[in-house]
Amino acid sequence: MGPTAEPGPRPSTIQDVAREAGVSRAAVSKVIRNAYGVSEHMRAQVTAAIERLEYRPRVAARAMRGASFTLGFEIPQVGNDFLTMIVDGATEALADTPYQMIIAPLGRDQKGDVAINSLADRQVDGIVAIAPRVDPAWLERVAERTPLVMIGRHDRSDRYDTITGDDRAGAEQVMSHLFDLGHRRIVHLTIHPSRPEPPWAGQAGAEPHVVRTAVYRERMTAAGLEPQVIHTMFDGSEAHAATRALLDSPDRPTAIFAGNDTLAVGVLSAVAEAGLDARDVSVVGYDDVPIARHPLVSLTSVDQSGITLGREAVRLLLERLAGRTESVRYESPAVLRARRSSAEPRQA
Amino acid sequence: MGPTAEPGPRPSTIQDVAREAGVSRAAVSKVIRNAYGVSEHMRAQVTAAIERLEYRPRVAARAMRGASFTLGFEIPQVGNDFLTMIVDGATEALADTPYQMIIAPLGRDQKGDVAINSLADRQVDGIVAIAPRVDPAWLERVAERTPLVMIGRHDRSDRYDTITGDDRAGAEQVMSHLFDLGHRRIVHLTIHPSRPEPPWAGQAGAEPHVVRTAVYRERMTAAGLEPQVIHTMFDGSEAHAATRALLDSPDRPTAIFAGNDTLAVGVLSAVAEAGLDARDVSVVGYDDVPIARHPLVSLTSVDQSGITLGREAVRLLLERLAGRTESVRYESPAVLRARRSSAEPRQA
DNA sequence: ATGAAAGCGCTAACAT
DNA sequence: ATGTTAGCGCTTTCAT
Repeated sequence: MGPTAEPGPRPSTIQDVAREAGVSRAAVSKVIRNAYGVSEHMRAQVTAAIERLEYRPRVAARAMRGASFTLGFEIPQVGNDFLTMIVDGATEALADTPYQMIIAPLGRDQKGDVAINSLADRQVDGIVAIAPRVDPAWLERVAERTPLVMIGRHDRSDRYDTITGDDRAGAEQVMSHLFDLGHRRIVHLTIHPSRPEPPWAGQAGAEPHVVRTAVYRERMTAAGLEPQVIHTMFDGSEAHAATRALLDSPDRPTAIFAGNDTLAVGVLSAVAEAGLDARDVSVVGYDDVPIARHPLVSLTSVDQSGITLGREAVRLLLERLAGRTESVRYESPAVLRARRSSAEPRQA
Repeated sequence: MGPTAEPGPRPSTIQDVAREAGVSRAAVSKVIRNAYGVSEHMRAQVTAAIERLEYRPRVAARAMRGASFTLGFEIPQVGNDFLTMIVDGATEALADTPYQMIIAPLGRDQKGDVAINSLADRQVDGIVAIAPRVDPAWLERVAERTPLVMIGRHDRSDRYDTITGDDRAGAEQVMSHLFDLGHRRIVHLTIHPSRPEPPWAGQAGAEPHVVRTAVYRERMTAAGLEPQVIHTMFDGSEAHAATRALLDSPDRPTAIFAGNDTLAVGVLSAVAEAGLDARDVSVVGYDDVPIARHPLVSLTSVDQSGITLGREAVRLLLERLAGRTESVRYESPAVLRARRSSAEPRQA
């Protein structure tokens, strides 16, 4: 114990407000919740008392009986630009509602379910989560108690809503684009799949990266070409290293299709450092994050409208909060944005 | 009301666990808090019951009596790479503690105090906030009730801890760097100051951007040059537009010192689009965000170690939680990272 | 339209 | 070492 700092006046409670306004606690509660059955006069009294006492309801106490007016977002990485777009869309959609957003990022070595649990423990009124590898059965259990919207899952549930981009169409466009430019030696670079392969994988639902990889394989095989897939961590530095190795290989690819823009930016840095350009090695990413548009980067990518994804997630959650119980599935279209990072190969 | 989905089994409470283990609620409480006075045998019983019932303590209920084991972070924008670095550092520092992090981003048109309040309402055990323009007197009131660490404030308080980079030294290095290269027509581009000027401004404390701007003015004036300061919004697109205008002006600057990297990246895009390079217009940013290191961007910037800032913030907060009451001030050194975006001007 | 009273799940005294 | 008890601040029946 350090020296006892005088604790300052205890923050006022609903009881204090009731006393100050000369009414009951229940009355104050009704006023702050805009509930039915308060006279104009009482509302004015109470509102004035609230101002005077600078009263703020404790969320914890509210959550124990009613709602917390909080929506929780679980996101795997704070620094990922694509996730940022989603959060921005959500923020916008939340602007004129009484709900506050809190974000639970994953801690080091943490999996998505930990952060989702932590939001549920906090009794948020609803959860939006991006957790492609969490067991759907487990998610359904969560969704029994807390309205849940999952982003980036191709499975379908009766309990929670799902939102995805059209990963199949997006990857198809990437492959067509590269083939049309004349590329044949195309390598696909993506993040490590879960190990061990979860038992529910390979069902109807597959994570976005897996879908993109599958399309890559299909298209390569259909064109009579040998697919080559390289797995890295998600942070781009491994993508950089893997690309260096590829560039030194005897049979250097003329194009690299990266599973997302974070990886693609890492790939581009290795290409640039080697003094090569798009005519030597074309690079295509996925997500169309803001930096892809930058003239110095100019990365060809697939736009699946992260902003819309976030906005829709909130909309669906608010619908559930308003009483909807049937589950909904929303798919955002994918559009290729061709830029200077992809070009016809110098040597066929 | 939609159709009533059967609500699933009510999640178990501490009471259920106590019954299952054949002990009292207090005993369970002690076990989950690792408190003093539990026998090995009881611990085993209780732990087993917890597993069996999949019991998870409700944070709201805990917060009403004891601690919520939650640390709240208020950050002005989710998409800002510098803030991301801070959060990453904090995540790392939190990894082996029982504390969970939640982030309260600002809603649209929201000010920092709203999000800080929302964290306080949630009864987090401590708050880290980045809110350069919030009234220090107000912050002290918050700090009376909730341990508080402010990042990016040059003021000093007896109530809360402050963490900053050495903005004066950083800006000095930028100006020296540009002068050494031979630049004379240097424009400073930064974010809009608060309007109206808050009454507490101009005291010992000033926000980082204001300090950087002040140093710019001092150095320009000392060199017998006319300072030119342009204000924009924080998101880079206005920086882009402002730069275009500058490039078209009869008296085009040979260097632009941007108040942070987000702005600098916007400036760079305008420079690149105009077909110009560092010999025409040099660009320097501040914060040394990851993209600055990218070979295609290669932005000269000032590294104030965002990771360290975040790590220190958590360390200071944990210290306060452990009983410290005297306030602490931490300053991170600033180091210029010269890259290809700055060079000797083609024409003196 | 308003108020009284019960209780949400937990922790912290205080017993024993 | 363990159990009993009294609330924390709020919302929600249920009276009036």
